[in-house]
Amino acid sequence: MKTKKEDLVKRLPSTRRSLPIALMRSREKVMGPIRDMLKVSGITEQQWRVLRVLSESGAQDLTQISLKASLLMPSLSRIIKKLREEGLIVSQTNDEDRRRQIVRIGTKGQKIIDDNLPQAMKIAEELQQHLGLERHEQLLDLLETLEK
Amino acid sequence: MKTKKEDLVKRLPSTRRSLPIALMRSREKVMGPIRDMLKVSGITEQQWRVLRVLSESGAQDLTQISLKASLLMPSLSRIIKKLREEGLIVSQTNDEDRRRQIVRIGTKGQKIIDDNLPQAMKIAEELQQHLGLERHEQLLDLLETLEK
DNA sequence: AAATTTTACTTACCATGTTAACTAAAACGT
DNA sequence: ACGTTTTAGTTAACATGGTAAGTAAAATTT
Repeated sequence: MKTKKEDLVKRLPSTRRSLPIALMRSREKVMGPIRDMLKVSGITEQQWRVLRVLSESGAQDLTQISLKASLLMPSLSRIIKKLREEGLIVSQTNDEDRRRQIVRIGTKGQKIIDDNLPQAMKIAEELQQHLGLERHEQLLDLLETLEK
Repeated sequence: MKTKKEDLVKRLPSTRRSLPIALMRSREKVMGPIRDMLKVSGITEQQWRVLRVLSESGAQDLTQISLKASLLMPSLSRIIKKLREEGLIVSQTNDEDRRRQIVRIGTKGQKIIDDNLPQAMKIAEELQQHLGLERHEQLLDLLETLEK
């Protein structure tokens, strides 16, 4: 069997076996149903993440939110402004440290969480079942390894 | 052992075990070095993907590029315009079908590929080694499963 | 062949991603 | 205390993500 020249040339993995691209495609696939759900409430995926963090972990400052919701400060800053304008959250400056802005979820914001949580859980469960519990865990572990 | 009320409440997975968020974080981690590399050439990650597709698969229309580079048509349309303005690609309308625009990489664009390919391969290899070959393959397989 | 539908983009609009520069307040160093 | 550095957040500028509407050419229908 002859060895073709191409077989000796080092090359980047094809897009189908490229990890960065695979991660991107998977994420789009996974986010589709969630975006469809949120469209009804008129909020974006990122706004949903912020509301979830506030609902689960209570009032906190922007730095904490940005860590938990994986949003860069400039994006978060805009999102918080928008959510405040829409009356979904309330914020006040901290007295001990007047640089800090403490944000908490409002009634209207909590309603969006309550309205969508059941369906969000259903979507998460279906995703898990699609992969199978074992592979789902395995995938999360591998992704976690990647973080370090 | 008492069962706390919280243990009975169904809840979404914490962000650390949420697949959508994990995918997003992993992707950011993985793309960091690549973006650093491209910053020197003054092109974005998406522009790099377009140039790579053109370099590897030759002249083709926007629809084909959008599939291979995983870019939505509106984004791609803008990117192509920019790359053309910068002289990195050349395009011409197809004579058989005048809706189609056939794009090919230019000398200047190819030079960017040539200049960065070695380092891109090195980054890809390091990523692979970081996970270990076996887990790397496993991860790609799991992500592929997710696509369907 | 004329009307309709589909295809291949393009444009518009709004939100976020990303880097850099900027502001104000707090913490530090001497 | 005073100047310097760090921290928390904001603003700006440019590019992309994503949905919707628009345009022109090709394919289909009738």
